[in-house]
Parts: sequence; C-alpha cells; structure tokens
Amino acid sequence: MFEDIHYVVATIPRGTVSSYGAVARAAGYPGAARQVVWALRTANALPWHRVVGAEGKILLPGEAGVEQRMRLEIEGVRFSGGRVRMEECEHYFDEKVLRGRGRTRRTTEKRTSVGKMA
DNA sequence: TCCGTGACGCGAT
DNA sequence: CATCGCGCCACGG
Repeated sequence: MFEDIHYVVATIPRGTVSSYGAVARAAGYPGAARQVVWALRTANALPWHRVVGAEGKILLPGEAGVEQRMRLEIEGVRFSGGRVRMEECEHYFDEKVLRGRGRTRRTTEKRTSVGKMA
C-alpha cells in the first residue's frame, strides 16, 4: 500500500500539488486519505510538501506547515489567502483511469462546481 | 486481541 | 457557512 502511495506522490510534478484524498484514489485506495498521511510521515525522501488538504489547505501544524508553504512558493505554487490556488496548481493524475470513485455516493450528480471533469 | 489515534474527505444536518 | 458522523486502515498501547 505505502508502496503505491509513495509512487503516486513521487509523480507529482514540481510546482504542482495534490490532495490526500486524490493521492489515495490515484494509489488505488479511495477514501484512505489517512494512510496517505501515514505514508508521508514515515517516508522521508518524498515531495511531501506537494500534498495538501482537499481545498488546498495546508494541514500540517506548526513549523512544518510554514516550511511546506515556503517550499511550495519556492516551486512557484501560488497561494490565495491561506490556501493553494488549486485551480492552477493541482496535479491531476490519470483521472480517466481513476474515475472509479469506489464509494462516495453520487457526488457526480451535479458536479457544477469545479469543472475538473477531464 | 481490542481500542484509540491520526498532516483526511465528504455527504448530511 | 459551521458541525457531525462515518468510512478508511496502519500502528502503538
């Protein structure tokens, strides 16, 4: 499992970010966002700073959070308020292959919001 | 072995 | 909006 997560995280291009949930899905464990956290915590040679909350929010507490934001800004990721501008910087894995959103009832019903439908 | 704990996410209230 | 509740799953006590 962490192998998959590790791999997925490693594929996030510099200058872009992704969310815990997105990584979990990409790795093949929809809903297992927590495991992504674990994977990031334990692994050390990963671009962990490229992973933020679902809304582009930095969830890391304390200094680590500051560092994460700093690193992202260095990579060119822009922020809007206290969150990352996902609209511009979110990295989309092969969503077409991941669209098997396992659980999550019918979130797709009115997906009028962020037009992220490939 | 069972139980609580997360850098979470998302629909429902 | 703010909150709650549940799902997910590896770990440490």
